Amino acid sequence: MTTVRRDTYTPETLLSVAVQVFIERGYDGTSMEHLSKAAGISKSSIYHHVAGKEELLLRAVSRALDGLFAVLDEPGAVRGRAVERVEYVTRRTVEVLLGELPYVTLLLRVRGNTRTERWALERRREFDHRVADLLKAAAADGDLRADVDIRLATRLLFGMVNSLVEWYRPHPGADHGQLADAVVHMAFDGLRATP
Amino acid sequence: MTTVRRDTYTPETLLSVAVQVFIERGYDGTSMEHLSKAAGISKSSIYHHVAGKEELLLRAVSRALDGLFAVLDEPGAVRGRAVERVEYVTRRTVEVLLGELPYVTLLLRVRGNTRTERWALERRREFDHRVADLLKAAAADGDLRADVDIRLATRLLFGMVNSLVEWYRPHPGADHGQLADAVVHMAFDGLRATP
DNA sequence: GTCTATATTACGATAGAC
DNA sequence: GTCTATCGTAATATAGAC
Repeated sequence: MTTVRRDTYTPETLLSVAVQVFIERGYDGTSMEHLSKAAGISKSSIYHHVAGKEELLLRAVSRALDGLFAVLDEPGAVRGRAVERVEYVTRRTVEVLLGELPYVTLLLRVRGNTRTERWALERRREFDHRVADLLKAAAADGDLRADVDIRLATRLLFGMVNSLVEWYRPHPGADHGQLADAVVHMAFDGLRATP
Repeated sequence: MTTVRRDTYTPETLLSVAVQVFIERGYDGTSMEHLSKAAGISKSSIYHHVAGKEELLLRAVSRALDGLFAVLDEPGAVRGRAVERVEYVTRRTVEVLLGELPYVTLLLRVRGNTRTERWALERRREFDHRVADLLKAAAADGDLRADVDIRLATRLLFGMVNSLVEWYRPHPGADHGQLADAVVHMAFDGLRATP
């Protein structure tokens, strides 16, 4: 079987510590000194596990992107009526965002100063385009309001979804599915009472 | 009248340059060297106009907050049916956000590393609470869907509004009111076609 | 108001012992 | 795998000339 749990860091366990600090202080606002304090080991020990700060960022945003892109290949995203696929992708995106909260949070805050950051931005744009295509198909089916601009709708929809990282804090027994439903309901049916 | 336009920097004109760089590189990712290159003057000349990097940030977020809070005191925000006041505040918030785009962008990216940043976060929370109170009143009037959680709705609504800073780029002759209408329409009536 | 030059501190990363 | 010590660089900020 596997060896017993070791009391030392791996790149993965170190990553979970680093990501927390990155989120609290911002990536650029975090020094290796900050990371070493948070991990309880020296700066040079960190370099034993990873090549540097940027590798930690790369691992974090990759994990987030993998989770998001995987949604687009799920059966609910590739079969059925377009509007239902959009709703499915929206709901699942919320669930991935909440399930991988720290990693997606970091992804959404990337600005583009390094090669890693620019790569992450590029992949995010790719994801957005694929969702925009889904919305376009739903509009062509006549299932979205005729007066909405699809590019704008996509941006507002994912602006709303992504804003979850700004305030959501996980708590035991939290029902991500319920929150995802609320988001989808607001996006597709709006806030207004319909008497 | 006033004196002729001087070919030198004031704190205000320097601010407009600095804010652009802050947005592109992030506040922590921007050095005084970056600012001096962008402004076309030396680092030490910048210190002649402002006390340092943080004063520039303070001026920027103050300007954004002043604009946003002013909306809450406009007649449309204090008179009439609550749901209409919420729609008014939403629409006007979008307009202020677009009109003061770089300053609001910076405000929304503040993380809390310095005293200035923590103050900005606190004032943002205050703004959010005042809007949440408006939504609460609209719900009490029965003008919002009965099944929505007000705190959640406020967060999603302003998550959607605030996400505009992530992609909107001003262009000549742009109609902010039209974009504001689209945002309000999506938030209150949703994306779905109603046959 | 702007400059060059520099003080001082903090940062990312490495060397080498244990 | 972790440490202390340190290198080289880049950061904020100041001094003082023009």
